[in-house]
Amino acid sequence: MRTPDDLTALFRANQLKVTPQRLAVFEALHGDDTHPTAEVVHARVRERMPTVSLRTVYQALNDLVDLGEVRAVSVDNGAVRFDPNNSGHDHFVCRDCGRVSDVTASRPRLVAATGGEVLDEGYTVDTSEIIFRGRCAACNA
Amino acid sequence: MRTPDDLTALFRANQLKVTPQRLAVFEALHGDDTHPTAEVVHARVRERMPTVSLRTVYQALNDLVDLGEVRAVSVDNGAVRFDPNNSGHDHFVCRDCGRVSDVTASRPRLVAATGGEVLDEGYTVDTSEIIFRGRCAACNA
DNA sequence: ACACAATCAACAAGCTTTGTTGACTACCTC
DNA sequence: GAGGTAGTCAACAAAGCTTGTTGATTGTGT
Ligand SMILES: [Mn+2]
Ligand SMILES: [Mn+2]
Ligand SMILES: [Zn+2]
Ligand SMILES: [Zn+2]
Repeated sequence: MRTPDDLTALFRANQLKVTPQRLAVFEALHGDDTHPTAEVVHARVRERMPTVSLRTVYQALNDLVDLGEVRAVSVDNGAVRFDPNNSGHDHFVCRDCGRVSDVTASRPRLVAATGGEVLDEGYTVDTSEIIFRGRCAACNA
Repeated sequence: MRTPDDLTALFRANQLKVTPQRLAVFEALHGDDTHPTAEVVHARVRERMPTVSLRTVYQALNDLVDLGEVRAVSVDNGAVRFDPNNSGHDHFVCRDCGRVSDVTASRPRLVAATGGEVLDEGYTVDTSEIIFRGRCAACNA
């Protein structure tokens, strides 16, 4: 995700108005590597702007996702987590505390379809996400 | 997932009764590689037993997951999909039709934590799941 | 200054999954 | 075979997350 200033320009270029609420979401997410849910972002924003609604936070987050600035990460089937780090990286999820950490992994190679049919040229692979699961250092101690 | 016969023995060994409803879920899932949701399994079961409730299907599926016979696959944040194939494999999700296909991929190696802190010995990695996204052959044609 | 996008509050509703309750059924064990 | 108990059913309710709505108000961009 770019800086709040750059996002301001980007939003305007896409006919999206830059409101104080949206700016607060930009700032709440900027440099964050904890993969917060919308609720968490909402709480963070409300510390400075107590009247912002959860609905508005969802809208700003969805705009950021639509613009490709933020990744929506589904790590379980609870709430979606939002990730302002859009450089290629993967995730480690702790079974105990649920914390999601950024990790770097070797790119997997898709070898073949398993179901009998061979993976033919017709397939197009755009992206690959890896989720490692286990126990983090804090929970292992 | 084992055969319905083996599952019968397994369920009994775990003090779980083998009812016709559970047997129908076993059979609906046996050899299936389409990663159906609970709703889909329910519909399939009701073709033969019209009175089975969705609640009962969820219970049977959760029992199978708890026993490690079925994998619960979260590929987006819609409904969970159930996978009777518990041999190590990964998944390809078509952006267009949503179909989930089994694939084989090279095991990724976790290289390092990204956040600055080095991935130390304290971490324990149990499993890794890979999701490839793109377009399947049918949707590319 | 103006048009119109965005926000707010306050709910409602969709979707998936689980909980509940009371009556009834049938599986497993002895 | 009989009995204890787990399972099932119907029929809802409810939790949790996300999106929709509505009407009034604010404020952004040009
Ligand atoms: Mn991340
Ligand atoms: Mn599979
Ligand atoms: Zn942990
Ligand atoms: Zn497709």
